[in-house]
Amino acid sequence: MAHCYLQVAIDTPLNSCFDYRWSCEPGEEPRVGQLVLVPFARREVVGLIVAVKGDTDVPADKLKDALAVRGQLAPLPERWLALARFAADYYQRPLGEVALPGLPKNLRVPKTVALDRALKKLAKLEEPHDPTPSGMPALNPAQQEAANRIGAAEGFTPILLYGVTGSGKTEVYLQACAQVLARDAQAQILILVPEINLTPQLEGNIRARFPGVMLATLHSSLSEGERMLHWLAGHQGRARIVLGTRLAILSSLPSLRLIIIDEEHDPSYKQQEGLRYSARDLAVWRAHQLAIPIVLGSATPSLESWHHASTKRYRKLELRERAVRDAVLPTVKLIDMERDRPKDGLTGALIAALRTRLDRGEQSLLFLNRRGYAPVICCDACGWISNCTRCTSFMVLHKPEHRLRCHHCSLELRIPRACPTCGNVDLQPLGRGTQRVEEGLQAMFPEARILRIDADSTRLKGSAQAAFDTVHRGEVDILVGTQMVAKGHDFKKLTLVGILNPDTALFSQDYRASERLFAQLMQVAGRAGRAGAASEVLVQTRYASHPLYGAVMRHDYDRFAASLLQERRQAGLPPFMYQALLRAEAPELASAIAFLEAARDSLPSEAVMINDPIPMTMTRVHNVDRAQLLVESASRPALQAFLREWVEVLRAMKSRVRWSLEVDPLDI
DNA sequence: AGCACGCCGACT
DNA sequence: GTCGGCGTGCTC
Repeated sequence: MAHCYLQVAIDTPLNSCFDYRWSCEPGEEPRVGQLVLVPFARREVVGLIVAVKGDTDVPADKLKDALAVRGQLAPLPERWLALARFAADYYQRPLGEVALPGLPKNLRVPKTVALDRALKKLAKLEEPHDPTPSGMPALNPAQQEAANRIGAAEGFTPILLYGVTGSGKTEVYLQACAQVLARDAQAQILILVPEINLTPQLEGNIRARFPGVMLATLHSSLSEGERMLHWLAGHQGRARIVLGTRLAILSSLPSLRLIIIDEEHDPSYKQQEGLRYSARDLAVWRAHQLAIPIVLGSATPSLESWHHASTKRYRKLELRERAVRDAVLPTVKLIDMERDRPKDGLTGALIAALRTRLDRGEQSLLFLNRRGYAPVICCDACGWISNCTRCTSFMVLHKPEHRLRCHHCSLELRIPRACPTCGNVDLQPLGRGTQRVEEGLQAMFPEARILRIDADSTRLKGSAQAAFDTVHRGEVDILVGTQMVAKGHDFKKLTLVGILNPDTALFSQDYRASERLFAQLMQVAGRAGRAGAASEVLVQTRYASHPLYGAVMRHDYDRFAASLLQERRQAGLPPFMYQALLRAEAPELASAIAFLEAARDSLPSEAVMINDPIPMTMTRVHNVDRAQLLVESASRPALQAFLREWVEVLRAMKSRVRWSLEVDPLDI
């Protein structure tokens, strides 16, 4: 029997592929894109065949035989492999670390039972294939125009769909989908949403609209079985609409014809660990590669996308009015906390507004981006505060559980009965989180039905959905929540939004903080008045004259974005500058800094600017000190070329310090 | 990253 | 006597 050599990408930090011998008749060689089980060190792993060749440079004594080719699975398409190659190259990671983790886990285990079972199940599944939409509502002229432009777009067409909250972007997506599905019997559409707690609503809408079309969802809370099934349905081209979170951008979709990114500005499109990719950016690349349209939808686009739209790289479509007849944008008022002193965190004006809503039987939402009871407790006698012993952060008071909890390393302690340093028994909570606001409200409005929705109250699976259902059924008068409640939800009876303390972000070191705050405020303000009732948003602030709040009051994204972009241009920041961040972590800060200094001096460059290392704002997390080094360039290719070389040099340094590189970082 | 080998400290 | 701490070496 003859043999050939398979070049295999494996999920390992080692920056190369591995060759294996495979015996087969000529003409029956495995194909590029197939998965293969191989021995690797002292274990067996599934890798991806990236080349099939007649010889190899690897010495015979090192070479091993591949164990099994996953012949039952169609090879991953050439185009998909190119996407993985691009991402690996762009984010400076080995191909295997990009290509393999996105696959369902059960595809990457030695046994094939799960795969075979899923294939069998899919083969038996009766496939619906009637793209006719049902119950298509009439659109307003702006929506119809947008849907038609998207539906008719040909070739690579990046479209920024800029529509105020409640302007009916979803309807535009659905009608554009209908057009694409009707035109092309194979067409697949990928819809990305920021977070999973948004999907049930949208998923329901899509299923109701396209009863004859197979929809697959892809997100992190699927079971392994479901994930395999849904992924395969996409890979086989049978799922015509795939709805997912950022990880879905790396799914195999052989007949992809349209990509939609909802809330494209949302930071959760950026993966924050491992391969730190931007699903939005990869989606644009993928659309370009496939020469298909891509829709980036948002009420507050990222400055990157907005900039592209103003320079005509992206086409801009606007929805300036709310879709529901007579629904107008809520009135935004600022409450000056210097004049109207808050009681239990609530100003008189806000309390009065809540009272009015209660009397009228309408719903209110209080937004506070801080969970727990109080962010810190302290001792009045000696000044002790509840620092985390492992992190540069405070232990947050969680009253229902009687615990102090660090939100960074999840260290938990019982609340000390007395001050650990001086024995004073009178420890005070300082500041307030959602739990404390809830408590204050309950005391103030004993008859009101108050519900808190945050990461703590929705820890159990399914409880977030249950909580939102309670709100939708009208069984809640006042909803208190973190950013979890800000996104997507369409609360029909909600006519008041109170924003409790947004000021901290105004003076953040992070230049993106104001962009994010603005988006968040617009987003949460947009929860009000969706069904037509006049509604208001009250912002409690100590800086009522800050221009950001002025822009929020006027619902004026355009001018706010223009002024931020001008600042960015002058300061030499993205999107006018391209950045990468080298991070290092070590038990002692000094060794992290020393590594970064060595890295800084290791590769002189004309085209990129290498800054000095600095400790991260949150220096210590879980007993590890972290520091970082920013490199920037006005030229993306120059930065890319530099990084490619730099990563080689850094690897060769063989330092014991753990380091990682992030391209296009969001948080600096 | 896994995973095993290897060489020193406190436990049934 | 051994269980187990994590250093370090290797992966076609």
